[in-house]
Amino acid sequence: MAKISDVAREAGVSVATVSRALNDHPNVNPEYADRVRAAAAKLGYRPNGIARSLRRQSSDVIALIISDVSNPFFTAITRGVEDVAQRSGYSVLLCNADEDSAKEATYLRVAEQEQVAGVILSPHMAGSDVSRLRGANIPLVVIDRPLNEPVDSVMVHSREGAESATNHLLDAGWTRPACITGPEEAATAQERLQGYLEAVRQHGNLDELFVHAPFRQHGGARAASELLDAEVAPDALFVANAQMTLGVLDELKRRGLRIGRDIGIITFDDAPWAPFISPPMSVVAQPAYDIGAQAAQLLMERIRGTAPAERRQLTLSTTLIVRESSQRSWGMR
Amino acid sequence: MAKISDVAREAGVSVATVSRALNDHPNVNPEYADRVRAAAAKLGYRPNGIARSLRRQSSDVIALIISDVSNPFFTAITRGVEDVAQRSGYSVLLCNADEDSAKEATYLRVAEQEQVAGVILSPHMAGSDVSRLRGANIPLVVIDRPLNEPVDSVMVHSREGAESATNHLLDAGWTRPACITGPEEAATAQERLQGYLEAVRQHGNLDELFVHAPFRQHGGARAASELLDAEVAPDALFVANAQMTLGVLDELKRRGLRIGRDIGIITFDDAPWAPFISPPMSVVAQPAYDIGAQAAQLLMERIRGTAPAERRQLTLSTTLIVRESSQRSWGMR
DNA sequence: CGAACTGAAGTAATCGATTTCTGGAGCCTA
DNA sequence: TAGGCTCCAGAAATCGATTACTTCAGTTCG
Repeated sequence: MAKISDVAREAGVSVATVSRALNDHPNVNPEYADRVRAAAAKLGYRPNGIARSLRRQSSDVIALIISDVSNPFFTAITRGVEDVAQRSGYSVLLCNADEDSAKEATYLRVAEQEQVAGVILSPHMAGSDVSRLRGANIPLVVIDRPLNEPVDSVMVHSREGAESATNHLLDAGWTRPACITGPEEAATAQERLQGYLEAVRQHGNLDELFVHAPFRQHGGARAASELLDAEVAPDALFVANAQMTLGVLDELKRRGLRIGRDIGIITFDDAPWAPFISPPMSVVAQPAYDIGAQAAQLLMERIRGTAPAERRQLTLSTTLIVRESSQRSWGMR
Repeated sequence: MAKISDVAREAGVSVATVSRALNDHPNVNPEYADRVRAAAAKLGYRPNGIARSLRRQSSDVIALIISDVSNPFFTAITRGVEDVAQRSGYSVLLCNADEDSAKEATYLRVAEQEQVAGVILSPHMAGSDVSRLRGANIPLVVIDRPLNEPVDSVMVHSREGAESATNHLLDAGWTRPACITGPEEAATAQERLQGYLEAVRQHGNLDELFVHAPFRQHGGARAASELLDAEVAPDALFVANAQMTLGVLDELKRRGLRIGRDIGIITFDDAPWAPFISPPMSVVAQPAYDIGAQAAQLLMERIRGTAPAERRQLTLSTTLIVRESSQRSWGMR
């Protein structure tokens, strides 16, 4: 690889001049600048990003650390992040923490070591340790789940979404709704459960049925199985995430339960497949793309230093999309 | 952030000794080594990865550049890559080229600039320019789609998969199968089309019906619409990717066509939702996880220098999974 | 006319690690 | 006792850029 000194030799100037010309600093003789550009093009010179980062103490990539690549919610966020980052000239490195604190820590370390310009993180737990980022002065924006630190964040009104989903189930005529939520340490799991509980309590003398499980397909299957094995099984399910819902569907199928007739179901996250299963799945949709876009926006402002000192906390709203899986009438005629 | 000279001062030794102690070189007085480790721990020292990479001319991260994060096929690959990379002590930076040559070029540049230890790429086109990686001496493994360069690769027998899918459609009693495939520049799109054509030709006097479209949901919808608007519409569809299939389903629904009765359908890729739509979707499953794992394995060997000089080309097989969407009987009783 | 200023180039310090080179201490051997 | 080894630590070079500082020529102005 050609380096800056090669370009300097080729153009017959000093390395400082090459650097200045290529970064279009003021006060460079245009004629020299042209010569430098020609030499650089001829040699196929590309500045070594590592050396540049070392000197500048920052690079033009940001890290996006998400909880689970295979969850469409997070990949939709990714799109939002990429679009606004790219517009500001930043590249996005995606890191899959895979709902695992150890992997998350690894990627936070990588982010620090690689001196990324900023990090967007969906923390595995509220207690995730981001102290090294602060130490390295790397801006951070947190998404989806809160952190026990005063940092910029973009969240969603999960509780309200869960409450309206549960109310919808009740309004539709189901009488014994249960909640399948994520692991106890996940704040979103807690909030969605809270929303469910609130709705159930408002309706009076209803049992509070819920189980915690991993935010994964197998977690949903296990949770559904547990609930349905109970002495008095629920007749409707509110599921806290789309991945789990696939597991739930599996379990319902295994047991031959017909959705809309034997059991009602509504889930968080409007996965791309939701309209196409049978019956079409009612959902609480999260504005995933916007979460990503807003988070990236906040991060860009922090990186540029145009952000106010105090933390900013955005909370976006969910949308209840009623299809058929939550309706009692379906399949009865 | 504490740096190596701080540790050296704290431990009362030179920076060279600190470096040697921390990288456990031979010939370091154990007592000094202990003192260095203690000092490093006390200061919370972590070597600056940038500086280290600059000197060592390589880092311990690899880049995985995929065509589309929102495609479950690629996220499954990601899992495979991560598992084996992690086992060898490498972190994976995921880059979403988004079926866009410009973005792909950007990420290839980033990979070069950041001096990653290696790259796994699913190239947008066979002509994608990877010359810079060769120049920078960064090992490359190509997945899913071939490249006009002699590099290690892990592919799938797409043609055979497509052929068996089409044959299955024909065997099931459909008489006018069509193929919805990806854009012409995508090799996988071509191969899947070839497989379809081969099957159709073997069966004699059948029309060859196919349309190219982007490997996306809207692409599938558009293609389906076009085919179904034809004078003599197909009675079965072989779709080249799961994303497109969602679009196809949308279009079929819009037109009120009943799968299994009015039209048969089979698709490439066993998406997680495939068993749950109605009727359950027959698919040609790709061994996505294995593709990733094998590619990472090849890459690790290249990085370690234990790989043979000549290129290695693996081609894995697909599996036909017959569910119900492809069967003629469904819905008739 | 000389001091002060400006523009544009080069020299060298710098970022933070790794690694080569250099040299001193201790030991062995002829 | 001199010469040759080995072990180990520090000094300094190195990776490839950016940038503070220096230098010099040409201009402006009192």
